[in-house]
Amino acid sequence: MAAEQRTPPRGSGRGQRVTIADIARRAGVTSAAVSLAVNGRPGVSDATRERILEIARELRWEPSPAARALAGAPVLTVGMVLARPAEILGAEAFFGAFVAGLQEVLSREDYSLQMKIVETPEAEIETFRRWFSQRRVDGVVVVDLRLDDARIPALEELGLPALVVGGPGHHGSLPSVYVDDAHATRLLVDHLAELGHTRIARVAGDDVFLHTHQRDRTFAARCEELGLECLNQPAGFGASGAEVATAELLSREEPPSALLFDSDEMALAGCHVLEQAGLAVPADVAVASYEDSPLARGHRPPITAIGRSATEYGRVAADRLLEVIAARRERRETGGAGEPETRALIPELIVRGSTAPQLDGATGPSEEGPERPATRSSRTA
Amino acid sequence: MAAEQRTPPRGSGRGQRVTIADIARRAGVTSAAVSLAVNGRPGVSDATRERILEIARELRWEPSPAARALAGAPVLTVGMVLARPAEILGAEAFFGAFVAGLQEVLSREDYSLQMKIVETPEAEIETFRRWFSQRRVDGVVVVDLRLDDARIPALEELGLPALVVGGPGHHGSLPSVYVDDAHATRLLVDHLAELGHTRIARVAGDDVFLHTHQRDRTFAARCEELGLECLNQPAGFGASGAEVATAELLSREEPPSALLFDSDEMALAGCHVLEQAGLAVPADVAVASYEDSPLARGHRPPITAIGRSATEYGRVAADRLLEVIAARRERRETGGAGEPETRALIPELIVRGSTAPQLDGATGPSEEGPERPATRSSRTA
DNA sequence: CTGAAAGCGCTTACAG
DNA sequence: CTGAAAGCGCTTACAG
Repeated sequence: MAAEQRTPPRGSGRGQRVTIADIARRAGVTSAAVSLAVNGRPGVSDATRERILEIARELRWEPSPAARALAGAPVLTVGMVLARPAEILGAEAFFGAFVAGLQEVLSREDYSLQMKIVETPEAEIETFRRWFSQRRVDGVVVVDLRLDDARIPALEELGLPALVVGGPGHHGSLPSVYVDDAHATRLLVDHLAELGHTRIARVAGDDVFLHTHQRDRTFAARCEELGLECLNQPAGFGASGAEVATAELLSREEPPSALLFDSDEMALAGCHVLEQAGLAVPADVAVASYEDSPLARGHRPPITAIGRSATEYGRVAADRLLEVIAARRERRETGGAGEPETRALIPELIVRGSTAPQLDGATGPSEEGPERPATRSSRTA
Repeated sequence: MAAEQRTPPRGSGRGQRVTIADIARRAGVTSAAVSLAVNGRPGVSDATRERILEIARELRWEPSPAARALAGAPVLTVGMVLARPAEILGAEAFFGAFVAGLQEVLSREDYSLQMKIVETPEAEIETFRRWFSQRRVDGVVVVDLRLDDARIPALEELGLPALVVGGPGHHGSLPSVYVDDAHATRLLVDHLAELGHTRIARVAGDDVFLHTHQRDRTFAARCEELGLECLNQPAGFGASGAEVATAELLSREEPPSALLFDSDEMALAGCHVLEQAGLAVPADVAVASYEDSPLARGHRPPITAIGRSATEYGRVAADRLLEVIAARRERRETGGAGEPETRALIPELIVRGSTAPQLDGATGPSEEGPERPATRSSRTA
């Protein structure tokens, strides 16, 4: 490959890298002056600064992240460790959307995201320790918050800037961003109660996670407040667990008339069980999900769900983490004490066909729209 | 936070970092000897090496990536730039699964993945240039390959190790990994032909992408070989385009009896149009998709699709890129010329209910299984 | 096989 | 406001 039209400027560094020394030489100043100028710090006159910046542009100088990091500057990288198999992450709509949102904000601020997949929560903590002592990241985002999560005290002790995704009340002194699951639970239960359901079951996900516990608790509390009969059915992880749990609920003497699923994947699995049992949604059983995604929207009937853009969630998390990192840097200079801050995202309910009001008789639905298409498709075969 | 049980070893570096100088002092050797020892290079006796490694472990030494990078060693990072909005990436099942696969392999080899979201393909090339001149990455993975993709010559000129996801025949001198779309097309067309369909339409995705073109071409060629009538309907991007295209196909004088969609998202959108038109799948129209995902599996009837684990795709891509990076390093020493290598992933067809053989009459399907449940659910309301 | 030294490209005190 | 210097933690020739 011969270099064609534009020959890149050659510097004095290894591999013809352009360095601040090259700029300094051209500008007739020291490299320290260049450093101050390009970093927007006081210490050089405006005229000198302008001249230096001009030359830097001309030479197409790019700072060396390695040199900066070695000299103590931020490494412009945040880390995220995931203690789940790649296969499962890949199957989850949440993961991709969340990462995309994180990336969007981080990229804009010239930060990059470093991810690592490990086997166990312990390995996750070990990774934090290594990243910290290697100075590989300026901060980390903690996901999949658990009850009594060992990562929280570990991070507090390390002093590595961190943002916890999840909460509230279980993130120690670390700042957190979370979706208000108690609120979401009330929205769902109230909606089903308004439709006249009095026996509601919740098919609950993996209870090592904090949000599952919070849903469990609020579900029971809200049902009691409204005088509803509530069944909390733990279903472990994923679709197969949801199938078993749904089947179990249906075999009860008095099966519930509404099912609440912890994820859209679980909701769909549950719907299939209902279908095979000859039960129609929503005519026989109403179905709703804590998670919205194309899966929930694409199902027939489309599934009522808690809307929460995972992409937006990722954006907010990134924003907050960058704030924390910036604050840390300030504090190092001013010596002020930081305080844990928390931000709650308010979920909203998206009502769809799977919880449509039960119209009796065969008169058909009164309002026919794209959000609530007929569940009975006429056959012209 | 007082440090409790185990006090971390303090070194001489800034912030009490343990450095190779500390190890050298303890071992009574120079730091150069330590460097050789910990990197497994010849130059120190076995006995000395053992002693050095022992002390390194004891002191819990961690190498500084910044220092290593600055001294010319690999930075252990690979990059990926995406020229698509976060919102769209998030909605795509492929993205998350692919990244998870990449991560799995990279994490294992102690590499990290750096991602960046940009607006345009030009900005993508600019990012490559910057990463290269900053020595921020050891290599990059190129996705969303286009026809006459400007990134290919740019990367060739830069000399940055790269792996192209997509192909074949359009990745210049760069190595590539791709799914054989021609093969996939033949699998789909042949399957539909065997079922007796003679008029097949393909609802095609965004044709800026190379794989769309390859499918277009093979689709036409295979249909001609089999004497089928084929309709190639460009649908632009995403669900709404697919809806319009499907509606258009149905309004033809002789509408097709089978529809082939470029993605599962499009297939579902198409199914909804069929449903609203009162057409049953597969009884009236058969449907198949080039992409498999929970969306395709969860639909009723489940959709026949090309199976290709995006996670596995990511793993293979990461493996290949690491090979390319390693080869580059070797070559720099030996001076041998590298040659572009290509790896094709063979797709397979997963037959599901959406293309079930058309049984005439109301006798119902003969084999009733979870993969092909009744489309008519009996109502017990 | 080992030791002493230079250098990677930057930042940050510390004198003038 | 500016200049000269030390230092970040490592690797890599280059002498012994």
